[in-house]
Amino acid sequence: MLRGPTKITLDAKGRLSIPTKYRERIEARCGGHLICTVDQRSCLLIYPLPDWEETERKLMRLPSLNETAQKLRGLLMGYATDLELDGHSRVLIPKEHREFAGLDRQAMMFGQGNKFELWDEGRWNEQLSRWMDSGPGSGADLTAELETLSY
Amino acid sequence: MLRGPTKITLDAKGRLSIPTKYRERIEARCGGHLICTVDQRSCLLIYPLPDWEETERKLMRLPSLNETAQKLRGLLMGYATDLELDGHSRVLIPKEHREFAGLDRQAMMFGQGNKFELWDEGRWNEQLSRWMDSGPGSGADLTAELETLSY
DNA sequence: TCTATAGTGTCGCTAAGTGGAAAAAAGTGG
DNA sequence: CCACTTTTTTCCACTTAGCGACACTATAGA
Repeated sequence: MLRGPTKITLDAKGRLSIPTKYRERIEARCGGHLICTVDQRSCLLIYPLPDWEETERKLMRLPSLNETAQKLRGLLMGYATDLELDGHSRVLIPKEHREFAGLDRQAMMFGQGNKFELWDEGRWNEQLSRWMDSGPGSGADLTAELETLSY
Repeated sequence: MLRGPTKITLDAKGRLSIPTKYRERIEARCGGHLICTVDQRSCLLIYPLPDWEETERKLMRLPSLNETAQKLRGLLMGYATDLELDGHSRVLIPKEHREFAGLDRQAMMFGQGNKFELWDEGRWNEQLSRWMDSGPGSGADLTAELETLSY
């Protein structure tokens, strides 16, 4: 299980050094072979290869003519790129992906179960302040599940 | 059942020593394996692993496209991080979490049933005075459960 | 071919994290 | 009220991870 946020810095060439706490797990899961792709929220997703293959299969099974399915396939599969860890457990985030996600130097990386999310720090903070400003729940969209949710 | 408030101090490195009264219970429940995450009120939540897994399941079941549900998942699951008690029953609160919650040295820790809440002392006092200044509750947001609550 | 630009490998400094233990504070019982 | 015990907090030494710097390599376009 990949979990937890990390504030992280890309080097001048756009390389990202994988936080130590994840290295062993990644090595075991995919021998350093990762897949990087994009998400509609303007962040990047980084999967260990086997987890990406699983995701890819799911996307392929979605109905061909459905518009949302087309969007998801277009983004996720369209941008999927192989990454290899170098000798110091770094990966070069391709230029296209950095531009897509507005990634410059400062970034936030989140372990999300079977993958990572990678955000430009500025964009993440915007997202965060939108969430924090909007009280405990606008109420407008409250469903029955939310009314009774305890956590 | 985790109960009670504790005024507590983080050390210079951001470590928090778990109050003795909770240690045995934590050891029994999760062998010292805790999960720390954030809450929209700018405090941290600390769960024994099994209790976190339960919470995570609830969050996953919420409707995917609901905005409040997205916010909750983004915060709670995005920031969820594994913590391990060290030999002296201390945990290092990760830097990202300390920044999020504005935690410096003085903090308040509350047992809240299946988890702890951890507040920066200053922020807690603000929260407290807001609650004490406002009346008993306008009632505008009362749900059915609240309508009938007696205590 | 030459040059500019992007990518790669390596090294060392700095800041952050870890473990251990002493000092201080709080609590307990006589 | 004092002495003793337990808990909490501070302090220090050591280790490690993260980041910047820099030189070198490959590639593409002029």
